[in-house]
Amino acid sequence: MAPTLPANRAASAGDTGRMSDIPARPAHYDLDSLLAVAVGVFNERGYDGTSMEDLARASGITKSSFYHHIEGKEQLLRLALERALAGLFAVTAETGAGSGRAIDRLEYVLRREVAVLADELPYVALLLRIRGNTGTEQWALEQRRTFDRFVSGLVAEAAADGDLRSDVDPALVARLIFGMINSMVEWLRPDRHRAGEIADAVVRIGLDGLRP
Amino acid sequence: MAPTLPANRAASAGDTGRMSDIPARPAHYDLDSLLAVAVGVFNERGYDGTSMEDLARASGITKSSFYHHIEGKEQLLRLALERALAGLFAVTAETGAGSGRAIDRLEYVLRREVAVLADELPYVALLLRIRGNTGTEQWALEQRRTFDRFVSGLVAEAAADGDLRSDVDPALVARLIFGMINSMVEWLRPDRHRAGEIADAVVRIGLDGLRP
DNA sequence: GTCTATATGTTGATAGAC
DNA sequence: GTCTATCAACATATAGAC
Repeated sequence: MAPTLPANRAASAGDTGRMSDIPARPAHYDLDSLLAVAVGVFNERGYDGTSMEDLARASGITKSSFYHHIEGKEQLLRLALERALAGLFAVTAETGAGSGRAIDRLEYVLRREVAVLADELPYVALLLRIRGNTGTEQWALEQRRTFDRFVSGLVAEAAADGDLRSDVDPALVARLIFGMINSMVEWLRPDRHRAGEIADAVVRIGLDGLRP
Repeated sequence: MAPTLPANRAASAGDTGRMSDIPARPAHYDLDSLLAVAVGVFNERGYDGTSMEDLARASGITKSSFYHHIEGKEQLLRLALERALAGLFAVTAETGAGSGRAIDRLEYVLRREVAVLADELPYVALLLRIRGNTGTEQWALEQRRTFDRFVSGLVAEAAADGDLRSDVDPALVARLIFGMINSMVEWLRPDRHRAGEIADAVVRIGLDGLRP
């Protein structure tokens, strides 16, 4: 599912024999592989701080060749944000609206969101950093707010059930706990951390300490 | 994109005495007031997404006039980041190195950091969003890492004292709890939320749930 | 599909009149 | 201290050869 990341150099004239450490330049490029490269650079330098020249260089081809495969810079952003949002909304779809106690559905959502964040890390990281400068970004921010309302409602429901301590505002709890989860994008390295372990820690910090 | 219109141009040449009319535009500009405006726009659009034209328009003067007061765009970023970091490091200085139990010093740092974040909100928000594109940003990121090591050490110390449950990695706890605090910059409105109340919630979520 | 060359707009920053 | 006018560099994106 996840396209592999080429990440090699242009090597205009003499690409000498370092082919063993550095993955060889792919035989051909498609939108998905270039998207993966672009999202990586977007996360390093920020979307606005990334030029098409940066993306071309990171892909190992020229700007012109890069444009052969894509419509423009904003298309890359849109595809990345759509992918991140698809992951988040898959969680809300799984959870449904009213089966089981809210506190249990909340724990499920917490764990699943940690998993989505780990699985789609660069895409979600990008989503969490946009500021609304373009129409695409404004649309994505509105989608994020919809997701935030969903989880916030879940926390409120669990509080109404008496399954969360009553001396903290549920809306505040929702913001802090999901802020805690979202902050993972700043340091998570999927090759060095296990999502399940982090989800356990999140539940222990966020829920075990809040249960009455 | 954004509608442009200064709308409050003062009389230029013959204006000798009357400076009481228009409140929107200050009688004079200095670096601090322009910095406040700039940081506000930086946080709306991102540093790289903000042009000097944006800053001039938000200040009600032209780009040229704006440049009369500042050295350049990066100076504004540097001043803002210095102010944010001064706030953070004031907390580490207050806390000292070894008076009292680590868990108590940790709680103190949590509460003080929430307060600093609320007091210097736009400056800290900017600090938490930089990506390291310029020398100034790289310096600030290194300072942030120093601060992170300080709080991470405090958590590890409290864990070693047996004052935190032992089934969660202290380094992970530090990242999650301070990620929770840092996420405040995404939604905090100092006129609508009270920092003390938020600090209470952070301690309840983060510590009361972790104490053995 | 890739390249070189270029069109066209925006950027940070400056010159110089008033 | 403010303005208009402008620069050189860099931005996104395209043309057209191979």
